[in-house]
Amino acid sequence: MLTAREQDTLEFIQKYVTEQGRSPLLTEIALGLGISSKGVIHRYISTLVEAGYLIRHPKTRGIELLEQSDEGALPLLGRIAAGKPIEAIEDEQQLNFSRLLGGSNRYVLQVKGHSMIDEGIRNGDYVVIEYASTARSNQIVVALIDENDVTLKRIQYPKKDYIRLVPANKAMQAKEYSAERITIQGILIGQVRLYE
Amino acid sequence: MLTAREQDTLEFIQKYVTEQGRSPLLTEIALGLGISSKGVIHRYISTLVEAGYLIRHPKTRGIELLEQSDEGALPLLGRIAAGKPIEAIEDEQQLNFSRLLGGSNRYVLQVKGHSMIDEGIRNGDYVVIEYASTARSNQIVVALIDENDVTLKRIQYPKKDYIRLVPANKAMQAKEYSAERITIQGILIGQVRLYE
DNA sequence: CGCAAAAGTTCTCTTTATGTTCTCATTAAA
DNA sequence: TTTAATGAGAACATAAAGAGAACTTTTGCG
Repeated sequence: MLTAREQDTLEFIQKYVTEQGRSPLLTEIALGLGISSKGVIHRYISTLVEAGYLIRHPKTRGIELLEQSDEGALPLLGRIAAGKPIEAIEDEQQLNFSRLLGGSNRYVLQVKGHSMIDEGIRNGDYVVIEYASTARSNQIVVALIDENDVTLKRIQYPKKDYIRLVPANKAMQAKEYSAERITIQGILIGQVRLYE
Repeated sequence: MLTAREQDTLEFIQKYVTEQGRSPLLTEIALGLGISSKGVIHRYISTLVEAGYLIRHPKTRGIELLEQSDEGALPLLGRIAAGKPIEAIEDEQQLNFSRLLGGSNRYVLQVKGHSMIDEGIRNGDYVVIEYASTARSNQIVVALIDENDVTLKRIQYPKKDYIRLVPANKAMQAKEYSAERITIQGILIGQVRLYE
């Protein structure tokens, strides 16, 4: 979020560019805001660059205004590899995770424990689940066992009327149940982890 | 459950943000509720943060509203455990991943390769990166090596002017570089995987 | 080109506004 | 009587805003 003066600076630049067709000098911005120090303006512009409103080119009048992208959408810049350069993506795409993960028949659970660790699902992660009462073999499902315990596991159908629930953790065992003991409550759609 | 004045505080903030487009000062809230002490408002806000209605940033006007039923938001139903029932969550929260992961100074990369596999980051996953040029030890960063290769690794500072980049894969080795060979391009904020 | 002026960058320092952390007092309800 | 909710306000910490000097890079001109 911008401070009052950062906002003022951005608005001044936008107005100036619209009217003059080129970006203002630091001292012009300073004059426009009633500030005597161009160092102060430089600091505000640095913040605006950090926040993605501007790009700075190392030239006189080198400020470039950036279009503000869709609310919540993020630019997909490329693919990152171990030890290889980012592969540029042709048309810059926008990813909106709410659109990708959202939906009226979906909900979120937070994962507790380490039973899906080999699937890259860790303690504290969020998983997006779509309501469903059936699942194909090898899908990851939220399963209710004996109307009592709820668990996130990969599902398999080893033989008629039996269900096997497979954890993704080498230290844990798959278990089999007669089909009537298991109720499928949803299918795994996505997984999200927040760092920090 | 919120007390009367906590409710008043939340409603004041919601109204203010809708009308002004930014969050109020503590003293503005106090004035609006007819309270003379900003310390009191601070206490109410702490409660609202605890209850999941707000996030506080350590800044002036640093209150951020967490919308309760936004477009794209998903209900957070509970925590799922291996073999345990879902723990009910007190006040049902809504999670909006765009809000959590979005931000104008962020971008998305798609991961290629298996160098972060032990971190639960897999081939094909999306990672959300925040632009940054410095990082604390043990943060996961996008690093540019010799102006040439880009990689996602955990960063460490083993000794002055040296940087160690640690992959999260037991089959791979950490490498050390003199600090001037490495440019940090961003810090890992989140990770998203889509199934199917 | 080579130079000087103009513009941009990097600092440190200062002041004020705002947020945070306390302790204490009052009131109403259990 | 005890406890929770509410409020006042002091003391302190941090953020925001600005001034200005010193330095580097661009730019324009002979």
